[in-house]
Amino acid sequence: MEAKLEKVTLLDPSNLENVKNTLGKALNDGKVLLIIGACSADYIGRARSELTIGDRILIVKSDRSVLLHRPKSYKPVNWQPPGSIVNISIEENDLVVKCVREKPRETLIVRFIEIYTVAILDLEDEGEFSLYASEEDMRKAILKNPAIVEEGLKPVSLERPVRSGFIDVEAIDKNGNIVVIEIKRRAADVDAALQLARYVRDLEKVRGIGKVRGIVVAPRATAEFRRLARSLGIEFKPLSPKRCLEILYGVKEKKETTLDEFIS
Amino acid sequence: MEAKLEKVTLLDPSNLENVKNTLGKALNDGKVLLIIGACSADYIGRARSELTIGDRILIVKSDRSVLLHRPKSYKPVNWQPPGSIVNISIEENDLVVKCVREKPRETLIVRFIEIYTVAILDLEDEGEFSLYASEEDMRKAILKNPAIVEEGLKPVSLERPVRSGFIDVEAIDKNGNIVVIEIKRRAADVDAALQLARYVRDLEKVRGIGKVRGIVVAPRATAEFRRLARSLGIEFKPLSPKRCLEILYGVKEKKETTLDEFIS
DNA sequence: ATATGCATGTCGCAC
DNA sequence: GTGCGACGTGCATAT
Repeated sequence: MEAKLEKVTLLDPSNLENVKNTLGKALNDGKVLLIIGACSADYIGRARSELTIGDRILIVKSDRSVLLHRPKSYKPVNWQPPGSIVNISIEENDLVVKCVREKPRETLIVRFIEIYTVAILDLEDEGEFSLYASEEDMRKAILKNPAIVEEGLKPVSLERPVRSGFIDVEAIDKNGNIVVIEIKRRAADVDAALQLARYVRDLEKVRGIGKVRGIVVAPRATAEFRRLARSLGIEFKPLSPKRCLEILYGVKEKKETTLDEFIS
Repeated sequence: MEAKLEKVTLLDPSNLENVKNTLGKALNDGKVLLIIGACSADYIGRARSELTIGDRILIVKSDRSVLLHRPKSYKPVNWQPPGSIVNISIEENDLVVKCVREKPRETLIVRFIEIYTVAILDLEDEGEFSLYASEEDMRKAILKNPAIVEEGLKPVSLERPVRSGFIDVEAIDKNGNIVVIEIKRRAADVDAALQLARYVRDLEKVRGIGKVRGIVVAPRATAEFRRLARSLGIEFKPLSPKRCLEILYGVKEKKETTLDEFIS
């Protein structure tokens, strides 16, 4: 039998019965399965797909998410999200991996007619993942320094960290008007204009007679956005996610920038 | 040196210099690279991310798409879409994989402090992938049999296979009204209502005075959609992608259904 | 090249 | 559980 305590345990692909049994056990132990070989795949669920035979990589993760990868493209050709029920069997001398998800009911069947490599991975990953420059970071930056949107802007309930309803930021401008801000980390498009126009209308209904201003804050705007925004009375204020990071955490690359300037 | 003509070539992780050189060569030869080990990762581009050390799977595909997978979750924790420039180097006894994408400029750096397994995969995949029950299939089914939406409905320019502008299907109802149909393969939601309302308004402007009907065709509708649709004058017609497949290709499971009925 | 909308989108969060 | 919106969304397609 294979050595334990190893991060990677390679199995003998020719002993199919052993492969099936060992993979099944490893799956229950929360290991990650890796199969490289020639397979076909069929999926039935929200849609339906067929994939004829070719060389692929199958990964079954410890949370029972399943990925079938072709040698090209970023996205898996077939997959199953976490939590699916995975069953491994032998049918007509092929290794068959059947992955079933409930709600919605979806089935993915991968049939290996040939296996090149099969491995059990015992991966430990307690690493921390941090992502910066999200829309939430932009919101925080605006709350910290509302003047980047407009001089004299005062956010309502600044102390409340969560968004009010579906509105990213609600504020009062220097003339006392209510302002609704919709933040986009990418170019403002038609959808952003429609979304904000709806919020503005909802808020006008709730607040009564007063006019409510709508501002989309985004790094840039598409031409169609500008057209639609004009007709809907929506305003636009350019602001990039990176600028927001500078506001939140200070200008990190100050030193390097200075160095660059010195060199050039 | 390792055997050629093999689908999977395992390298000796302890010989880092050889790993670096062999991976670099394999990359140029259009092979797929697989590295399993402990690594950290940093990304800078549209956003910024940091990932501290843990066990992961790195796949560099032949189209230079890059996937860094943790032992859990469907999505890669870090990645690069196809076409990025991949560079492999040794820094302070670590294997460093640097992936740069232009437009937008984005950089992903994965640093392996320990390698458990490193392999070069020579995968051949000419398999065909077919997907059914897309929104396009639903459109075809409606054009083939408009009565599933409404009795007496006549699609405009049925012979034209592509959608007209942003409107999925344009038709005339039995009373001569213009009908705009928006198809969704999932539940109709707020966005669908707003989108269609905009199309209807645009079309009314172009066509002149006449009232234009808007119908969302989808397997189901959210409560909020129904509310908004009512206030926007948008209609809803339930239709599932699967029903559309039956209309397009005939009722495939007829025989089994009959069998089920016979048994029960 | 840019913009627009689909996707077996997935994912997380609020209700 | 459902609904809603973000995502480093990716991706094809039309302009």
